[in-house]
Amino acid sequence: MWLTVTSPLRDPAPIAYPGAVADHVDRVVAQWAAERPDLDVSPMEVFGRLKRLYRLVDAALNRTFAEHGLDAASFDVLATLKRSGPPYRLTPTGLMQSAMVTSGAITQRLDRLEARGLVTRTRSDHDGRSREVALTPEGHTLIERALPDHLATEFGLLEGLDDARTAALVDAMRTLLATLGDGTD
Amino acid sequence: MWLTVTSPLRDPAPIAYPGAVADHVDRVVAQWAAERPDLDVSPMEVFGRLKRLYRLVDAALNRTFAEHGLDAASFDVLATLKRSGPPYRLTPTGLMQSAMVTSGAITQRLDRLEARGLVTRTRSDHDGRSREVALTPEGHTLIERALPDHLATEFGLLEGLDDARTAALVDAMRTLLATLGDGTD
DNA sequence: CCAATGTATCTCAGCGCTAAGACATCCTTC
DNA sequence: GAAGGATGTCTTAGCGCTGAGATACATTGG
Repeated sequence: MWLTVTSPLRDPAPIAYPGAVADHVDRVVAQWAAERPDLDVSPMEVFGRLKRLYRLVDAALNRTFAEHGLDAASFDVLATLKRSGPPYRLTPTGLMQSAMVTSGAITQRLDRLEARGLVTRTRSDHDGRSREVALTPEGHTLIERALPDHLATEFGLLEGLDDARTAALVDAMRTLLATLGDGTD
Repeated sequence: MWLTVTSPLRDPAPIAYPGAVADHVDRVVAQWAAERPDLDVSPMEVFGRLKRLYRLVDAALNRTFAEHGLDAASFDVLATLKRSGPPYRLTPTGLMQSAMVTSGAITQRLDRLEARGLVTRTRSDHDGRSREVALTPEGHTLIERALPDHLATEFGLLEGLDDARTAALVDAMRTLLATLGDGTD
């Protein structure tokens, strides 16, 4: 198994992507082809780029967050509360599921945000186990200020991608996420 | 700026992606549309999915690494040395650039791998500042064993993505990486 | 009504990473 | 052949997250 060198990921024609320059992942794949020609490493075309893209994007977004005294984790919590709409309240469990992190991570994020006066934590009236996390006016102001800058950064990152490729990227990621069970369980 | 609601990321037709079910990011975008209809949050269609995809993939790959007593960081170093071909030697700087982590992270990764006898670190003959990191026979054996399983996991993750979407995904990520300067500096 | 199980949150040790800087070595320029 | 700067690696404090487990409260079934 996995012994074929042909792959859906690479056009068999000599010029797979007209005008495309060799990138880091191309070199990785070429190295594997030399060292282990019996293995089909074509999935690395996807996952190698996914990893590098994630790291580059993450770094760029964090620079914008830092301008507002935030990091990705704090921004994520404030934005999640904000987009939930009035009364801007969610439980730690809700925040945890949205952020894809453990409960312990949420507890610590909320500790930091609470210490800065950006959120409050109160007992739930209906469930003694649960808490209600709410945006304070300061938290509300901060996320309102940071959000446009964040979006501007994101638009900037997409500048080099034409509309067709952007739509195709979204379509492929949506499909992949669906097959991996995201959003259905 | 960024006040338009139209966007290349969403088909203006009622059904943007025929047959597609609403995923987490769809719900996020819908929430923003309700809370801040004046903002165009369409880049989140890309970056929200990129983040979730990265996390899901990362978790899946780590499960395979763990079966071989590895984690992503250790596998990365061993695989980078392996694919570099004979004599399976690289400098910490080379490993650092490939992995996109800081020099301190590489030092610590090598500390761990060296303690397990999977790599050796020797002084460079040509540059007293530099070290040469080499795979030991044990390291070589381990990466040879883990690599096929790793590729099988990656193939499995791509199972739900047809060839056209896979090629489009690779093409878009390659373009985006190029515009972000990956592989050229 | 109570025991057993499930759920929501918090605690904490340990992990890998970053950022800043130390240190040794190399290179360039005069 | 020094001086000054550049480069390669290592050190360390601090950070956010995970995984395991503790605690408190809720729910279910007999």
